Amino acid sequence: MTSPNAAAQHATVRSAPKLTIRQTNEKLIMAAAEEVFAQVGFKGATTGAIARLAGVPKANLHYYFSTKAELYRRVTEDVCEHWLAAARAFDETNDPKTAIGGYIRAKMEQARRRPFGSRVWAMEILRGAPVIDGYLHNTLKTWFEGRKVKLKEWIEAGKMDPVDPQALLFMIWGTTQHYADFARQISVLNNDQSLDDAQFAQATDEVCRIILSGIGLKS
Amino acid sequence: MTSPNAAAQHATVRSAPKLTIRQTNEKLIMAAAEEVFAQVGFKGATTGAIARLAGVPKANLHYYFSTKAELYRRVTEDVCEHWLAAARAFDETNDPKTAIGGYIRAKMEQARRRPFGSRVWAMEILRGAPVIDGYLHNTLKTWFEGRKVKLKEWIEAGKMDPVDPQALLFMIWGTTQHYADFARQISVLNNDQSLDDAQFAQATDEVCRIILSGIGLKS
DNA sequence: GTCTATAACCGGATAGAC
DNA sequence: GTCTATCCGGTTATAGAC
Repeated sequence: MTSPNAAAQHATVRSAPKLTIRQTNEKLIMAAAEEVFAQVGFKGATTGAIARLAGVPKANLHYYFSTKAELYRRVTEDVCEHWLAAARAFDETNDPKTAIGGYIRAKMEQARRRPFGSRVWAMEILRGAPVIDGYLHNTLKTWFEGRKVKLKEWIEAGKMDPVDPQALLFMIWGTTQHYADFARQISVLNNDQSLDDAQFAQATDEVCRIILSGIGLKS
Repeated sequence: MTSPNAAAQHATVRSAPKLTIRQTNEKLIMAAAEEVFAQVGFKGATTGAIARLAGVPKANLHYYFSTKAELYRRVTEDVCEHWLAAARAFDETNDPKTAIGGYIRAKMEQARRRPFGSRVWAMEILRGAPVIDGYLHNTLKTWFEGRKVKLKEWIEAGKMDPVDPQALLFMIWGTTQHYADFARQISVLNNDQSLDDAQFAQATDEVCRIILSGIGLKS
């Protein structure tokens, strides 16, 4: 796969201190792509629209990302990475109330701060996840099984009610992501105004309270 | 626009007892459209693919539905109607546990039986709901406000915990629809098998149990 | 590394015979 | 009411000058 001295071939890479033009432009294009993909889907997005929003010529986009599909793949994978990072709050304690509550809050925070990413993810799953299929089978599945084990241990130790760990995790995902994915519907039902910070904080508290109380972890 | 005796011209229409060719073909095309739209989105769907799945020539589809957008609108509105019908279980009692539990079960049943419809709806909201905007503002908003009032009454009567009605409804929507919209992800995490009837029934029970218990309506 | 011009292709919609 | 053949507009991707 690699030559014996592959590492030596690119010794200069290690010392590159600031962002290259390439890195800057790729970030710019990916941010624009995340927004456009979220708004009109994969097929609905045109490379022209993404390039315009990013402020670069269309041919320039194709210089950095050979095809629209590859750009989409890069965006989706980047969303996945941040998703997992938010999930780590789950592991930092052995107290289920702190762990689950912290996880819910982290997911709500993510829904608030990166709604476009959540929507790209949702659309990808809705389509049957053709692009991130491998990721689902590997990274996500592993994480999921690990969490299920942990929840079962807490249940067996009597620290929380005996609920189906799977149903609990799906409820957390469905509820938290709903605030990003269905934001338009929520805004219409909120008198045509997006939830403000106070309303979102209250929603977060309520979600925590209902779920924690629902699994026997009353405040 | 019409001649004075336009009605007399088609006196036979009134007496047509069984489904006309038109009605039959429209049903066929709409069912195919629901599936294709759910799988590849509005822009990704081609009238050719819809026609092929429906078993009619493409030009025939355009004979019944002048444009792809109109076909999409018809499909989405039809989904909405069934959505509301499922919601009526909410109103048939004054006992919150029966009402909310029944509503959750009806929503889960809908997610199970008509996943494509749920996904078309989800995609439409994800895109910002350009087509069903009016429906959201009128029908859904009215229903939503009515339910909020009812929940508040139950809370004031001490029949359930004082939770934010909005957060509760969003949790029910997000959780139940997750089983239709994220079915692919769920199936991957379930060892590449869709939930079978028993698993789905158990999930329904768990969702009911956690939510009802979370708002002070323990079994 | 940037950008204009263009090639190659595809999908929605229709014309018009049956 | 059905269907084949076709037009037209729009999109991806690239060629090639700067």
